[in-house]
Amino acid sequence: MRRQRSQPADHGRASRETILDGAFQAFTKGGYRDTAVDDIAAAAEISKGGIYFHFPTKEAIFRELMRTTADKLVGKVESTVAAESDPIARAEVAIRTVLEVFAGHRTMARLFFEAGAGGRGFQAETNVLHDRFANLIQSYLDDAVAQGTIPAIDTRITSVVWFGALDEVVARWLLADRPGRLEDAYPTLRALLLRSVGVTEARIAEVPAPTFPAAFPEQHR
Amino acid sequence: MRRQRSQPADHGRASRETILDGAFQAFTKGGYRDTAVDDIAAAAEISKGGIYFHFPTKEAIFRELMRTTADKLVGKVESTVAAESDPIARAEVAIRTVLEVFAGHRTMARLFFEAGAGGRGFQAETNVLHDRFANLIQSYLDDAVAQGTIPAIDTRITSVVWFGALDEVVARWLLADRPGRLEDAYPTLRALLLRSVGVTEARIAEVPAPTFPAAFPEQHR
Amino acid sequence: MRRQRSQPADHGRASRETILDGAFQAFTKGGYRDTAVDDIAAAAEISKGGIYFHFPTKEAIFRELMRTTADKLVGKVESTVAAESDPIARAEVAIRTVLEVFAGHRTMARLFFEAGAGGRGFQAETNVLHDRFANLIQSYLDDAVAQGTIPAIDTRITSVVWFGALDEVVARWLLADRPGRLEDAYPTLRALLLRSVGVTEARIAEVPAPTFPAAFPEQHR
Amino acid sequence: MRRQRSQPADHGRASRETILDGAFQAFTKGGYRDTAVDDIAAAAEISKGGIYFHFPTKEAIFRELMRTTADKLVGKVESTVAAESDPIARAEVAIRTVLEVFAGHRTMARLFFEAGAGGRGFQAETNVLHDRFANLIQSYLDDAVAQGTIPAIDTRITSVVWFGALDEVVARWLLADRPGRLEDAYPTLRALLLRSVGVTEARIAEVPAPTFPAAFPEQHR
DNA sequence: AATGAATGAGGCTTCATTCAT
DNA sequence: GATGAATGAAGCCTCATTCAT
Repeated sequence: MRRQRSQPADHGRASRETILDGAFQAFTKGGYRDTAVDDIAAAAEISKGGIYFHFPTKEAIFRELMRTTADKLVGKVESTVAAESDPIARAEVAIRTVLEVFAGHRTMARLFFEAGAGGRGFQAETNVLHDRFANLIQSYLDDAVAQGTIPAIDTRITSVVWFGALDEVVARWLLADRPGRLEDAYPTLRALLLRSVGVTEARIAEVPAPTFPAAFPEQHR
Repeated sequence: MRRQRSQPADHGRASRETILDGAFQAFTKGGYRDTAVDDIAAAAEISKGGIYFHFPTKEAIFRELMRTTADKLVGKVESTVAAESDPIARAEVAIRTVLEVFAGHRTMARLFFEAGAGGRGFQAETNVLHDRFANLIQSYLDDAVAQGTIPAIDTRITSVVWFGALDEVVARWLLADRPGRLEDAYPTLRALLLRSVGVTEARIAEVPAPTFPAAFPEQHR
Repeated sequence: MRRQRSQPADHGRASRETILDGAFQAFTKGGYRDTAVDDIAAAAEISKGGIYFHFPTKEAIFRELMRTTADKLVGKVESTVAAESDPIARAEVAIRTVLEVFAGHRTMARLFFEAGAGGRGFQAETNVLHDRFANLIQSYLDDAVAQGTIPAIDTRITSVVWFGALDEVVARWLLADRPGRLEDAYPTLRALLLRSVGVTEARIAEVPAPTFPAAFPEQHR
Repeated sequence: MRRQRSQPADHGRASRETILDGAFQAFTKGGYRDTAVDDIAAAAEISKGGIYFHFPTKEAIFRELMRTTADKLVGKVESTVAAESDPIARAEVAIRTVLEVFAGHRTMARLFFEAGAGGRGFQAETNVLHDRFANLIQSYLDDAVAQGTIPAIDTRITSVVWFGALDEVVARWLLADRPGRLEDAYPTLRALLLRSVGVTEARIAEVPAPTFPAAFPEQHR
């Protein structure tokens, strides 16, 4: 239904995606600087020249990857969150969703949290990425404050703190020798974060339905 | 007083230090991969050949830098903390010290939080670094739990969360267009973290003597 | 009137011309090596593949361009010259025509005098080009010698000298920051060249009707 | 006497010269764009990397070559000319010297007259080069006018014309299938040019001592 | 100890040409 | 006839490392 048009038009789209997939795999191990365009070409099973037909620069590939990946994740969080009405519940769900997604997509997480830090030119990009998540969190916290669910606090700093906490937990998990299940960290993390903004212990005790999906495919897209 | 006799022996030491200082400055802007040995040589005002007399490899310089820098920072935190006896107070002081030190040494912070993440081979190193701080925090939290000051929690995850929070706050500050004073974030950060582990609001309200030092030298060493 | 029937046949011709026009524009700025087939395609508003349907090679396009452009210019000179009967007058008119045409077609001149010199394989082509003009000049000079208008001289070398003089004057004008009117150089140039072959000062003083056309279209073809 | 300093200092100088020599040979056949840095490296018997220790860019090599080559030629002309006092004689000697030098150094001539025309970025450089010679010629002509040896003429245009004539004669000679002796063209060329500025036939008839050196080494430097 | 020159592998990018559609 | 995607051979440049002095 979405791909009705002629084949040629999709050809291009297909190649772009193929390249992005290959780039994703390649960047995922090794970061930006340590990944050669040759690696991407090999992973995408296309010639090096073919890549440059679709992208002007190695950097452009990376940036696009960052952007679309972020889009997907933010989209996922937002759609999941839409099911909840209570602001705190929303924040909880957002945290859980990020954890879920990352638990399934180790590689995506690696790209997110490591690749961006390397090169000089990506700090801005990384910043935007982090901002998007922090902003999401902040909006939920603001709602919570507005509803009186939690006391008035500096939601800007708080959102940064929450995101940093999430980030580090995921990063540690990624670097662990034999990583356990990331979801196991959720209850503790949830309690810590909720408590940090003054959610009552009673509320914290109400653990919502722990519906973690069973498995996640390891692929991109 | 320490460098009186033994010129020859100290010569070597002096050069090593000179190189490390230069390397610090160089790595600080640009990260590992984007910093050439030539950059280090220029910053250290030594020839490239000279560098290779003292270090076998660019990587070796970086690793040593990570290690010694971490030593200095951990040492500073530990000595500051030694003045406090209450575990929570210790944790507070540790947080504040890290913030203080980083507030003065933007560049050191950048090296810490960004440079390390780039290359494939440094994840372990970065990990160790993060670990040392997290362990420090964990030990204070464990003491607090043992003393009954805070409820029993998973101090491992908590220390990771705290460190992540700190990390992100500093990182954001580093990337801000016109960064304000990092110390201004301290009260909010402190309250969030203490609250997250169940410290009573009464205790949180007792803000300790806000003795931030006036200025920090921008140099390494 | 010339393109009435035979659409299919002319189609091909039209495309070839379109491509040549684009190639002309493209080669004109940048020379041979610095002009990519993509540039030609863009200028001709045709696809790269389309170009390769009509020409086997980038080089073939260039050669054809050189040839046809030279044809046009030589044709113009010859037809203008046909109006004069006196050999010296013919030479004068030839000089003036070249100057005129080049004054209007800066770009054509650039292609002529610069693009050709670049690649190894085009020296012969350039040579032919220069030869045609030099031969033209030589034929007029030979006539003048035969008629006794000027003393017997080495007309081969002289034609080369004249052509070189013309070439350089145009080249300088092309490269000038704010070029004046090329026609302004004509009287001096004329006097120098005529004098060089021994035309009498009296004859030189008879300046012919200075009928420079007002404007030149900037297009090719 | 000029190279007294230590060996190391000369090492650098020696390499630079070696590279320039190699570059000269390489550029000489093929022009700028068609000469690869690898070709230069091969000709100079040095590694490609070695070249980049001494020059930042292929372009920089070319520009330096143009400049130093021009320096040498201008210097030669000026020192030869110094022996003459009569302005016309000076101009004659200048022309002859250029012809002499080029006759011996075909390759130098090729570099001069062909290589420069190719790339987009060298027009300015070529211009400067031509300017230097034209200026030289102009200064002699100006002196001649001042002394009343020749009538008042536009010496600017005249110098351009002279240079263009020289240029083209040399260029033709370079492109000829079986080039004769360039010096053979001198008498005709001389007569044409002198006549063009109104030098009397009597003066032209006084051919100065035709002391062409016997042979020229084919090497650069 | 230290220097500066040299090396060579490898990286990013360009581009003439081919080809399936 | 024409298109756009793909190829692969170069090309320019970087840079960690080595080495003679």
